[in-house]
Amino acid sequence: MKKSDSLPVCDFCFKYNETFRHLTKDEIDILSYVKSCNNYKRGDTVYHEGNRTGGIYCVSEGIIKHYKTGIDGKEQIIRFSKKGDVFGFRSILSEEPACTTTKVIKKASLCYIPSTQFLKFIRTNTNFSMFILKLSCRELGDANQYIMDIAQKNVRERLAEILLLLNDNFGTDKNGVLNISLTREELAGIVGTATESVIRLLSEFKKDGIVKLNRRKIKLIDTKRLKKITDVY
Amino acid sequence: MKKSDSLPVCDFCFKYNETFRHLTKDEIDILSYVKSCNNYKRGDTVYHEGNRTGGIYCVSEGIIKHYKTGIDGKEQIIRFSKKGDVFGFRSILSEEPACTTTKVIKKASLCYIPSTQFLKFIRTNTNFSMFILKLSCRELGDANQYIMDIAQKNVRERLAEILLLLNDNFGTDKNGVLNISLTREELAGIVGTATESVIRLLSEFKKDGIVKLNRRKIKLIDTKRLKKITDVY
DNA sequence: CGGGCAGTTGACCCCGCTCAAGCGCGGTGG
DNA sequence: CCACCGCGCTTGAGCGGGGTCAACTGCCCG
Repeated sequence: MKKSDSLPVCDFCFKYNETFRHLTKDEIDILSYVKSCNNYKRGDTVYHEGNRTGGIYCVSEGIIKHYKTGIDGKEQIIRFSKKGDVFGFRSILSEEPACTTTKVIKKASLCYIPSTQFLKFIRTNTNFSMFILKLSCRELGDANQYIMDIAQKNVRERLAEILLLLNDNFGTDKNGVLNISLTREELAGIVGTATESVIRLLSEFKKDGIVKLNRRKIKLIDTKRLKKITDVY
Repeated sequence: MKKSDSLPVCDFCFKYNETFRHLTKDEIDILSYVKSCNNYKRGDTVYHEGNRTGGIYCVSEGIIKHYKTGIDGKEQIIRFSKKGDVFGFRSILSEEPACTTTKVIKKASLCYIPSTQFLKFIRTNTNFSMFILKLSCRELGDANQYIMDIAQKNVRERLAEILLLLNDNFGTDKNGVLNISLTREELAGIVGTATESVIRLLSEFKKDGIVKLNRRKIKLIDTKRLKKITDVY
């Protein structure tokens, strides 16, 4: 039985994923031989910060959070990965241990590619390495932006920004509800604040008719007003 | 007259700079043909955020700050570059405008390499591109760490951390004074706080015998105590 | 029906920002 | 050489954003 029969979803990576479009036909063949796919449920840990990982991952389905553990075990969420994203290459390429813990937010299937093979591709395929280079430089730009926001904006402004960002990244279902379900604590972990502050501000937004709330379902009503809140300067 | 006679300092890049050690002899020859060197004094701007840059820079002497301009024009300093560092490749490789403004802190000589040539090297020399890849991934790790610090540590803890970081990066002169001279405002721009807060905390550190202050000269007396202050968790 | 956890709300208070005034050093011009 | 000016630095007062703690609610699940 071929692997692709048991886990057909994994074909996604090679056919449609933007990253692997830069590989040649032969390289794709090698890849499908060495890769391994796995399903994960919400809460599963892919890897822990401080560990060596030995490979990179590609998301064929689901949502992943990357966070650092801080004071009192408080999670600081750095970013998310979703369908089509690759992650885990940072520590491989910088030759450092993983700098974030990676957990599943929405049940996922991930493909794993051993670093030896990944590095071979990087070394031999210029288009592929250029793409990864571009990716890491984009992420660096995002991180720089985030440093400024967190240093200079207040919690209200940052929360509004995060809501818009989640909207851009994950979109909404047919009812206009954000396609990502986060606990208030996780939201606080992105914004960089206390859970209670997120709750208070969300219900303030609700009162002002900017969002609708139903447990973890968040619907953005007035994105223009959210934009006005973040962009105060 | 050869270029190296008028600006001999520029030989540094090719002979000793870690980045360019990955180029071949032939490539170095090309490089010395296309590069151009310039001297800058404190306060000079190398490029502005939002602009296209057209090339990368290598520091043969001096110190450079990279910052984003935020609310009310408040500078958020993201990082520094010093002798031997290259910068400006992020925006070239991500194909975005510069995300930071780059200014001279301590008078500098910089070599400029047009992006066309830089990209050729990246495309044709695997060792070189691997090195740049590693560099950007390291920077990304640093940025992630900084996000967590700024989100979770208080100003006192962050200031202590920055002092130690400046000590690691720039060292001290024979009197133990930090080899980088920053205004209180610039320090505040790194820590992500108000100038007055930096001043108050510095004089508190002084009172406790942790640092000695003489205008912009900062001498770290008790680095262990600084470490203890940052590492509270 | 009860236990547990996420979510919510209120009270309190402290960190750190802002505003304002004063200080000191270095540069400039008379 | 001194007087003046201005910028960077310092200090104090005041206050508000947001963190912490505690109590309560509501939903889910066994």
